[in-house]
Amino acid sequence: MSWEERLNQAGWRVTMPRRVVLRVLQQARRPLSPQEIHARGRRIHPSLGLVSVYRALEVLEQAGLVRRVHREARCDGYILASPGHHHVLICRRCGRAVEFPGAEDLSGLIDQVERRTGFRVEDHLLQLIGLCAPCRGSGPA
Amino acid sequence: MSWEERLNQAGWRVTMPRRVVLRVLQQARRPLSPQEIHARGRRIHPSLGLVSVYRALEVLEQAGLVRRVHREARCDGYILASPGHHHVLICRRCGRAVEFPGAEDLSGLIDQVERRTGFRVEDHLLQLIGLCAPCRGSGPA
DNA sequence: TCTCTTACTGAAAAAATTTTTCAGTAATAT
DNA sequence: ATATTACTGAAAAATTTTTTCAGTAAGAGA
Ligand SMILES: [Zn+2]
Ligand SMILES: [Zn+2]
Ligand SMILES: [Zn+2]
Ligand SMILES: [Zn+2]
Repeated sequence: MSWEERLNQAGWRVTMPRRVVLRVLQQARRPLSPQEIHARGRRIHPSLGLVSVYRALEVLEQAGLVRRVHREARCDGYILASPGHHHVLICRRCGRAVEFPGAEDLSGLIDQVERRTGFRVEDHLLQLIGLCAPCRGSGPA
Repeated sequence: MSWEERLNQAGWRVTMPRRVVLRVLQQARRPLSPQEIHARGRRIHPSLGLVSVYRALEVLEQAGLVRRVHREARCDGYILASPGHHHVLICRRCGRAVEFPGAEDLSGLIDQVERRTGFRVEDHLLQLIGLCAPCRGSGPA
């Protein structure tokens, strides 16, 4: 099922700002802020408004098509999301973000935490930070 | 070693805003935003400025005394940090945040990711979201 | 293909957050 | 005590995010 169909099925329309935001993120090599998406989006479609970028990101995130990236400094970065639950691995040098699956790998840890704290764990946020292969190769970090 | 000594040793001074911010977070039952910390801090020390809250949080976070909490909505929450690496478990109903250790539990997953992606993982961010025991008990979520 | 309905749009204004500037203050060392 | 300078609050500036609103266009149905 295409993303257009997924949006429609969820009751949302396929509109220009949503198309443009997705296309910008497809072409991006690192997480982009709403402002950055807006700037790049205008090169594709000059009438694109910043407000629509915010609104598009909100919808696309709910639809699971876009994923927010949390970082030490700013937490306003977005990347394209693969379907289903994924984690994110970010290069601290070039900013490249890679998704990886692995919800199951946390089940042992989650069981342990549930037993010790009495919480019932429902969701989680996991991000790994490091150096990608190219960045590891090129000179001292 | 007290937190005052830790600050001094790192070259920072022990000042009123830093004291107040820590005290507010000690008394808090959930992560607080800079604005909330400022409001509560003023009840302790009315001359406390908002700018100093921002600056205090920055220093205290660097010193490892305070921890930032990332959430779906806003990522501007802070809690008191236990010494060393911890993860955070947050109740989606009452907002209560609990720290828990467990860096080692991720080593298997991290090894796997490193092998598959070529990244060298240096750090990570892990937060669990769920329901605490009291909130699980009291009525339908 | 031509309506109709209304989700959606961009721009402007408003609100909220965060950073910068600066003259004065107070924490630490001597 | 005195000196040094990291640090302070307030105001201003910059930036980000939300709200409002009149108009537009996506998708459904004829
Ligand atoms: Zn890299
Ligand atoms: Zn965040
Ligand atoms: Zn709770
Ligand atoms: Zn950890």
